Amino acid sequence: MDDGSPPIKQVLKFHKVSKMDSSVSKRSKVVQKTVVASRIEADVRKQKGESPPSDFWSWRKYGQKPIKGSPYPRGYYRCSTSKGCSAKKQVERSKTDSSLLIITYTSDHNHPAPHLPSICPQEPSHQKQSINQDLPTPKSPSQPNTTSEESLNKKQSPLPCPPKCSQEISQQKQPLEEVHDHQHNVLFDEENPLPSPNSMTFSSTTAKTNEENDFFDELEELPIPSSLTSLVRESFFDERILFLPSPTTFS
DNA sequence: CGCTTTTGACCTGCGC
DNA sequence: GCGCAGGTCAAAAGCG
Repeated sequence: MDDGSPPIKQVLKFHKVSKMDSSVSKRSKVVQKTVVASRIEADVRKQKGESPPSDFWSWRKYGQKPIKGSPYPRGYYRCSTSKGCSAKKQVERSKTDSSLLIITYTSDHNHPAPHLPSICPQEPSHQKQSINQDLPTPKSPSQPNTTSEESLNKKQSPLPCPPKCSQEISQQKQPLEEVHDHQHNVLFDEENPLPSPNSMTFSSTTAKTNEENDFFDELEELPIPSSLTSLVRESFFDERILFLPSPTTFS
């Protein structure tokens, strides 16, 4: 309730609305969506079976549903950093690659990020820094270190900005698809029409490309909110594959 | 004590 | 119109 402390009633009402809205978007795809593919490590997977990405937001799980056609359930998360935040994300595993987490971000955060890797003074994007400065403090909830993917999800892992950070950033400035060769980072820029699935060279997962292609085809339909794009970009430097489908005009 | 997760039920939209 | 699938809610339980 920090944002004007909306009464519970309002909150509920809002939920109802958003519910309907989401229901509509469920198939109409009129809602902002950013799909991120994150590869998780086997160890982590073993612990829980699923690994929400470690972005700097705090997420609270509010639902889970088995998805037809997929052996893995889809988790529904809502931003808990700010109670008024309507940002949501869906976390599911690729049906073809269990090590690939598909995170779909819906809506945008209506509050500054809790924490950003301020270890990058060279950060070309002042916007990011400004966001960082606006942050009172990284919401460090009494979240114990669970070391599981859940901890990754909940903890606003400061995303230590390693030396390669600058490289990442510079790479991200590239207008076209950005393939990160370290580990398995692949960024697909919205401006990049995703030439062809084959061009999605997964440095360490090329063997699965075919399988993933099937999945990626679906991702291409999703529009990308530029706001999220920038956010996601700066948030996922580590072990992540960004899928920013072509910006189909969503109204 | 507060927050998060889990889980079943409910609601809505779409396809047939 | 019916059934299916996806998305959300809300109560209960667990954890630090």
